[in-house]
Amino acid sequence: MARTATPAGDPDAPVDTRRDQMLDAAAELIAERGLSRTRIADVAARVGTSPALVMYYFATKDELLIEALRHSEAGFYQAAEELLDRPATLGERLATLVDLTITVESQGEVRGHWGLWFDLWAEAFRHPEVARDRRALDEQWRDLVRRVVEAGINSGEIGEIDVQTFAVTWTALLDGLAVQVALHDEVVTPERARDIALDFAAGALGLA
Amino acid sequence: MARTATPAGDPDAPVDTRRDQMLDAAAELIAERGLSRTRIADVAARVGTSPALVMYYFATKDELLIEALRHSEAGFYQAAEELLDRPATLGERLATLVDLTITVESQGEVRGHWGLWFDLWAEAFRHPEVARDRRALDEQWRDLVRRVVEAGINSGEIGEIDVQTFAVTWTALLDGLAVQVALHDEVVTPERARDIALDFAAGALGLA
DNA sequence: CCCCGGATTGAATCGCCGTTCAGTCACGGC
DNA sequence: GCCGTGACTGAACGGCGATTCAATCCGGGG
Repeated sequence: MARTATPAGDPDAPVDTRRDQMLDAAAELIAERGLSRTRIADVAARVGTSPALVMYYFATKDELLIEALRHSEAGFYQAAEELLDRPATLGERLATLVDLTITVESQGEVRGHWGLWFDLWAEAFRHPEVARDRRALDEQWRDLVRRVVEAGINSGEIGEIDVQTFAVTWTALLDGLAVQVALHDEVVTPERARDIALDFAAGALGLA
Repeated sequence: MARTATPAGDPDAPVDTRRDQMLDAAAELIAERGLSRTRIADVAARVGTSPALVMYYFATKDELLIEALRHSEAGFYQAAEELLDRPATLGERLATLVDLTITVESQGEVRGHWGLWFDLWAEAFRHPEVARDRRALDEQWRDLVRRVVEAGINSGEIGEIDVQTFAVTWTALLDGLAVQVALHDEVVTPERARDIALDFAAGALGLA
């Protein structure tokens, strides 16, 4: 029945398979219009084929959409990891994390992925399976923060602190700020959000 | 929680018009299933009538849903205002605000309104009109926080501080924490979220 | 009593998708 | 060349749900 499995044969060769194109297209569309308003026909159109082919690759619409969410978020974290791989000071890394989170929509590659998060949250709120995924994603994100901070501790840039509490608090703060920015709150401009996030981090970590 | 149609008039029901019943029902349903999965027929059923009557009161489905969102959130803020009306120390009031925000689902009157927020955010992200509403709501919320803090300053409980920045930061933090709690993140338990929120406030405000 | 208008309804209508199906098409292997 | 198979398609099919409509129902004012 299921054709869900990825092309098991080729070990890391063909990256831009039809399936992936569809996942990308779906992710874009979800970000733009939202989960519920994303039709199979739209995805098909964006990839330049017929709805039937989409069904050929994904058993059901839900499967496509959910997998698109996963796909997209995974890409986000991968990008984040790469950005943090290069050497930098703790301060620079924190700034990178902030900029990654508080993205003013549109701009380049890291598309308006906040549209995705909103829908992901709404979905996770009622579907345990999605909720599980989301939790894993967030844990991954907190882990990133933790590692960055620990690196700072080990390098002597800052003293010992409760890394876990900092991670939980700071990521929550970032989420909250990002929501406001994504929703164009006049009071919470991107710059202001950035300042707040960095100030808090500096204060909590005891940075210059 | 409303149940079957109460035939005769409630003794003290002020304005429990059909319209309001529908708005309440719609809000409940949205919280439970989400905007997109809330059908007119569902609302009708919950109020104990036919879909046609719903159309009689609301020109279109969207109108009903959007208005239901407004209706519900307005109720929330009103409840908040009332809670803060009674005399209390700054610390107690802050705790009240936290508890109002970080509600473990179900619980009494202020039902799982987080389901509503997620959908509201998602909707606001793409519809300017809804976004405007939402901004107003949040400004109202920040204002509440501001007034509470200012009361604390005036009463001498704490010293002067940048009230606006505190409000922006703290509400963002609350939102972020509430998201995690609403989504049952294992790392961010309700108690932990509460502690974090109150600790931050205490620190930022210079409270005991 | 009768009439009027608002409230209410059951039964259509109708458009919009998701999904299915019965095939083509292209191509590599034989 | 022929076959098999997997990619791909156009054209249905079917159901779900919003919206419409022509009636009823009912209470109150005249």
